[in-house]
Amino acid sequence: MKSSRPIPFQKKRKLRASQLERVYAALRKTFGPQNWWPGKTSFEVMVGAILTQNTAWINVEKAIRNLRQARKLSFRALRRISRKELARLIRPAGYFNVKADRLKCFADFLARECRGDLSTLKRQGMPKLRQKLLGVKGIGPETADSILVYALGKPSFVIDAYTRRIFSKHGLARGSENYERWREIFTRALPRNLGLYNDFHAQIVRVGKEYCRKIPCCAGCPLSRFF
DNA sequence: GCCCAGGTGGGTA
DNA sequence: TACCCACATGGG
Repeated sequence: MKSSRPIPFQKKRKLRASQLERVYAALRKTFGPQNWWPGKTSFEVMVGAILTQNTAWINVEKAIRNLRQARKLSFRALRRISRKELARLIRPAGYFNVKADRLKCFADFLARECRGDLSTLKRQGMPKLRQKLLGVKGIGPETADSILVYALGKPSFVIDAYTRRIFSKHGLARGSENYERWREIFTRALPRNLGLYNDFHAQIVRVGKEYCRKIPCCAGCPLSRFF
């Protein structure tokens, strides 16, 4: 007969950077490949990366739909459209004045850098290309890394709110680290591989949406066995 | 009605 | 450097 002794208190284990590949494997096994980014073309991915700043993806989809219906989802159209009209079309994504300005700045950058020819941009190397993107007004580190991985095919790990929330909660970092420090933790622990960077971030968003919106979470979470 | 969502830039101490 | 705040819509 089993003893009815109370279960002893277990100190929460800290996740180590060296476990990150196993964390990824567990997520991948649970959810399958995520096939990111949700976008038809590289250009659409880049527009989406700017529109999704601090915004639910469902609202971004509405804005992108508006752009597509108005035939403004191209480099040339983005160069020609007025800020006012652009803001009207992307209104559902929120911060529409700010984002209209950011999209125009980005279009200016593409014109300067490659005349809108993304294949030219894709030939540029890292980390110089990342530095150039960070120099564009309205493109911070997360947006730059999203563009690099999902639109330009460059291995640059993306850190977002889900990554910080999930991994600081489980002790990989304190949570107060800046973006570059977070990125360094993942980059050092993982092999430099575009496919891995692409899908790992997508998996983090997936598990974050399904299990980590509320704190405490983890009931049924595929990551719970690591902690 | 309130909170949050795949951030960023500018101002201030 | 480290905080604080504005920017805004739409869903739960």
